[in-house]
Amino acid sequence: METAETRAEQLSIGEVAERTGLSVHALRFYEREGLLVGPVQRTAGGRRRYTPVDVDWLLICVKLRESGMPLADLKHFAELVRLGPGNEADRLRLLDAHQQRVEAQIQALEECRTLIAWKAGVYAEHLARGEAGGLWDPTG
Amino acid sequence: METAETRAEQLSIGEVAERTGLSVHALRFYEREGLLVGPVQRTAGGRRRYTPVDVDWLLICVKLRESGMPLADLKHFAELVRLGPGNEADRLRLLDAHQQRVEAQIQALEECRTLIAWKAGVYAEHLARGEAGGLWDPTG
DNA sequence: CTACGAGCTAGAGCGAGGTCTAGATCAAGC
DNA sequence: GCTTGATCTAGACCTCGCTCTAGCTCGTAG
Repeated sequence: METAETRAEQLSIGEVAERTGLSVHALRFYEREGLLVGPVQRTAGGRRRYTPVDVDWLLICVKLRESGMPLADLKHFAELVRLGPGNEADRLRLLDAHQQRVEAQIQALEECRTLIAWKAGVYAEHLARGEAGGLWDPTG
Repeated sequence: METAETRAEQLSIGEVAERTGLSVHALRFYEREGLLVGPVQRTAGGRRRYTPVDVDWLLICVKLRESGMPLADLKHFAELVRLGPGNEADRLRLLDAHQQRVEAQIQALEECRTLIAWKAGVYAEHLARGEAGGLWDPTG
């Protein structure tokens, strides 16, 4: 069997799906939406052939999505990269803005964690005391 | 003007919206969906009157939502509380499960932050060097 | 040659989580 | 009484981010 690697490291959509965790549907969707930096190459028969660079970009996309970047921003970022050198300041602004949102999100999650830990503690203590507390306060 | 406080601390839907950050639409939606512990009291004229306990519950809901708990889980939690004492172990399980998701999420976000910081650093350095680097790598 | 799985396109569909509208009612101030 | 603004209900509608379908083509193994 001829592996992907023997063809100069170009991957099929299915292989890319495996490596990125995105579905093949999602990969086609991302491409349609203009989230990729360049158009994906095709075989003579019309099948997509992804380069390692495409895959790296997709892996970055996945990380940015995981951290809550909307597709619209990702698209904007892709457009900037597509335009080539000269707009690095814009790209940096975009990333900085996102980084701040990520940090705010981490903060918020840590607060939630505290609240949850506290509530879980209330229940755990209640259970340890043998359910006799009559804990009937919706907020308790 | 008769304030909310003069009426035994009961609040109108608008006041609750202000205090919780939820819209009045969302408040009615949450109620319809069974996310509240009890039915909200009404005035003679049919307007909702929220007690401080209702508000506290909603504030918890907001925190849990912020940390990514789906409405379905929130509903489940509300049902458990509605059933009264005796199922504290179930409530604890639900909270523990969520806490683990929150911690995984914090982990993931911190990884994203690292990636973003690294990429932002690449751009910043590039800019500092005066844009002469020819930084034309989609992943750079 | 045939079969069969992977890929193709265009476009419909879906689940989550609200948001908004229409048309009526309530309540406070003048 | 009249006006004005907040609320009421039921239900339609919306955005986001995919996901799935139909009907066809490609390409590799047997």
